[in-house]
Amino acid sequence: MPSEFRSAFLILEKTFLPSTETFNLKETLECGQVFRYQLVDGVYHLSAGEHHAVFTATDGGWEMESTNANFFKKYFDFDTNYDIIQSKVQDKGLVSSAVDFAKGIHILRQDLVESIFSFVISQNNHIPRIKAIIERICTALGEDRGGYHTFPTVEALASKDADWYKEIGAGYRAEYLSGIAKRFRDEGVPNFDGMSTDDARKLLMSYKGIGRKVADCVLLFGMARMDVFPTDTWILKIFGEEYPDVPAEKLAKILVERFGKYSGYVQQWLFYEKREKKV
DNA sequence: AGCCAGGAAGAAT
DNA sequence: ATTCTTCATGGC
Repeated sequence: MPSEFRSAFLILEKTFLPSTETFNLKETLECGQVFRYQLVDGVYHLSAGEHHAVFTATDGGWEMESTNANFFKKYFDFDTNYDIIQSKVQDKGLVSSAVDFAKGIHILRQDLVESIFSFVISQNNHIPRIKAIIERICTALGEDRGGYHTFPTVEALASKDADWYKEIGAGYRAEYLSGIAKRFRDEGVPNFDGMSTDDARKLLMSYKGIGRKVADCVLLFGMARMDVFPTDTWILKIFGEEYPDVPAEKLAKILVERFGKYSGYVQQWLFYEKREKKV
């Protein structure tokens, strides 16, 4: 269907999202795991993959108007019981204050290719600038659905070369982005289903521009694998006293051994607390 | 002006 | 197998 017709007949579904002890929309969106959202006059606008949603505050929660309510139910991970997870990690050192502070954060189940592009752009970069670069890519290459743009297809992403990505401000990551897009176009996006986390990480890191930390973010946010602990500068600061002079990649392994299948949740809660409190 | 940002590649050791 | 240097860009 041509986009001019689709946008004219765009159907929005209304759903109520209750705010609870273990779900806080603001924290979930603003904790740094996702970049295509905007807060305008108290209203959140979110784009994810080919979908879009608008959140308006109401009594005890948010009214969500979305292009697909079922998609966002899975996207927000409402099928996971966060109470149980939090009670299991509560007593592990360093975690209790973070759980107390950030227990409203859910781990989003994001689109794979979108998460790869997002976190390649995120390397050595500031969050506002990360958001701006992604926004420009979607505006230029995504499908206009009247009010928002979808995340571009692999074909669209691969239609531009490195100088175009440099023009829209990607800096030295431009080569990485065009290279990854073209490899996806030529070889297809790998199917990671049934692959061990270690094998999936190795495959991700075979793409130029994806190192250990970006790979772990993709595994966590793009594949919903919780047995990873993305170790960036903030995580290094948090554990700097406990593990002095341990390099990021080695620390990541230590922390996964420590937090097991809850690593992803714990990482995000610790990360958010550290960035907010900065102490 | 210099430093830093949800790091990674390539070279040097 | 580890450590050092360089890499665009923009806000502070």
